[in-house]
Amino acid sequence: MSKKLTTREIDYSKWYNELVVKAGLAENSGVRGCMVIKPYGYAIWEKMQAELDRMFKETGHENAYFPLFIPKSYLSKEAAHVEGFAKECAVVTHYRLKNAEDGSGIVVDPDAKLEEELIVRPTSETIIWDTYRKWIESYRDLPLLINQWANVVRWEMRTRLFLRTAEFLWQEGHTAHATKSEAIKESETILDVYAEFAENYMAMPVIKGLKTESERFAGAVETYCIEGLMQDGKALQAGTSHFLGQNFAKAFDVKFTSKEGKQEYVWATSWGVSTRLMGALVMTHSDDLGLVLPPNLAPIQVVIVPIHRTEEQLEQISEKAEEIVKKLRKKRISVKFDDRTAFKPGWKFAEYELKGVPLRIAMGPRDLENGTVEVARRDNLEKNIVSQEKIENYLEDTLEEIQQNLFDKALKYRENHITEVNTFEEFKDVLENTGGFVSAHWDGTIATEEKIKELTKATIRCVPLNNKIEEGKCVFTGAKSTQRVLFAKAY
RNA sequence: CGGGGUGUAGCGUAGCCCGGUUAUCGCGCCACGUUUGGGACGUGGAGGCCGCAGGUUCGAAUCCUGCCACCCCGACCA
Repeated sequence: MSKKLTTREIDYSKWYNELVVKAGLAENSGVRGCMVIKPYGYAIWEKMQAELDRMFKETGHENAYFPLFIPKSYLSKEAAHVEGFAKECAVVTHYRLKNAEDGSGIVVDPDAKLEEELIVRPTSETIIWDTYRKWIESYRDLPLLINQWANVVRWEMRTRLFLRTAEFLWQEGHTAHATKSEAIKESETILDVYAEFAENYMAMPVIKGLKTESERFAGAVETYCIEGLMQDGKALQAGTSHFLGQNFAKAFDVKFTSKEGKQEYVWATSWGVSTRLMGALVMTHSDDLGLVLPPNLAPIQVVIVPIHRTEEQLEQISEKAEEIVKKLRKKRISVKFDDRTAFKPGWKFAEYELKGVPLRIAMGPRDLENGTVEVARRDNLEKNIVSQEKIENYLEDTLEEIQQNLFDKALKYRENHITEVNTFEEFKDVLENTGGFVSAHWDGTIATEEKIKELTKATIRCVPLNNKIEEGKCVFTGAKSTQRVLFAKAY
């Protein structure tokens, strides 16, 4: 294995691919487009899940689980929805295998054809709304606030670890409400949850916004999103929350009796974030030495590396190290004491840098003498000699500082990469040379959006919420516009 | 799904054009010893159906056909 990563400067996309594999997050599998998430990567995902799950529950949601398979007829009930997903569905057509007559192996048994084909869920709206019809009778059954953690399959042509895989893990929330305003409020509440998670846990600043018609979820009335900005200047949609109106309620006939005794269709939302967040996390903070993980999501927050010549030294160091481990565990800081003698300290340093461990403690004979340790920060690579006295407080504070620093750094980068432009020449220039978001007036038509995409590969990432209303002219057509929108090249 | 490229030990590779002893080298792995404050060194050792399946040939990593996987560039998408 080559020791050095390809640098971001030389080939950003290669850097990403190598990093994900070398840091032990994930690897490609024998199945086209499907990845294996390795223990270290899965540990990060579990931390994401734990936090999001807590936030969902705090906002009144419950978990449930719906089937992986969806009858073909369900999917076609909502016209826009089926059109959005039809091209990327895996379909189960048979339910049995048999030995080939010529002995060449196993073949699909042609006699075992399914009456109705089953779709491997690309998302679960249809099966869920078919179920909700039975669960909802009265306004008393509302709101219905359910989330599920699941895998879904979208048959992608070109895949990349975490960013776009044929199968991925996610959570999908599906809620039903008595009123339109309540449903809209729900999708906004979840958007806030996502933004808070992204910023406080992933240390990734995001812009909250609304999708344009062409980027909207198939079957939604309105799609809210959070958009992050990666270090190469490309935007990444990190989460979406949809106000579905009554589209699915009508398609699946989900009605309730109101207080006034009238039959009404319910109002719906759905929302999700996926393992794509892992890709966002990697591309927001990491550097040419490897991963940089925010302390709030790092599986190992502190690693202790002993430096010793003799067995006795190792024993003495271990004793001190174990004391530190205990103190840190009491503070619920995850710590690993790496006393493996098979690897030299220098090797371990490089390894934990590659894996993005926020803090590294080195402890050697000199430290034993002086009652100190060497503390190295992964985010800015600074090293400090610190007294062992009250070390746990120092580490706790430093972890918080790192979390904040990562966010600040990412925010600064993002702020420096939102550029207002007023001409199409500027638009192309910024896109080409500066990257990031381009804030420009747009005439609101799909045709213009498409034309710009064709010419520049940039799409409208979102119309920011609380956007400033200002008179202007469309950057492309010169037609009247009331506000700026954010364009960017995107993942 | 179109165009291009690549599959040889766990990883990275030489050999392929022009078929011919025992398939090359580095890293990693195992054993022993010396080492240990930024990816240590020495000695010895193990590990391969040369991506898979057919074919041509006395003989295939090498030539031919099909398939599979991965990478890059497009179209599509979270």
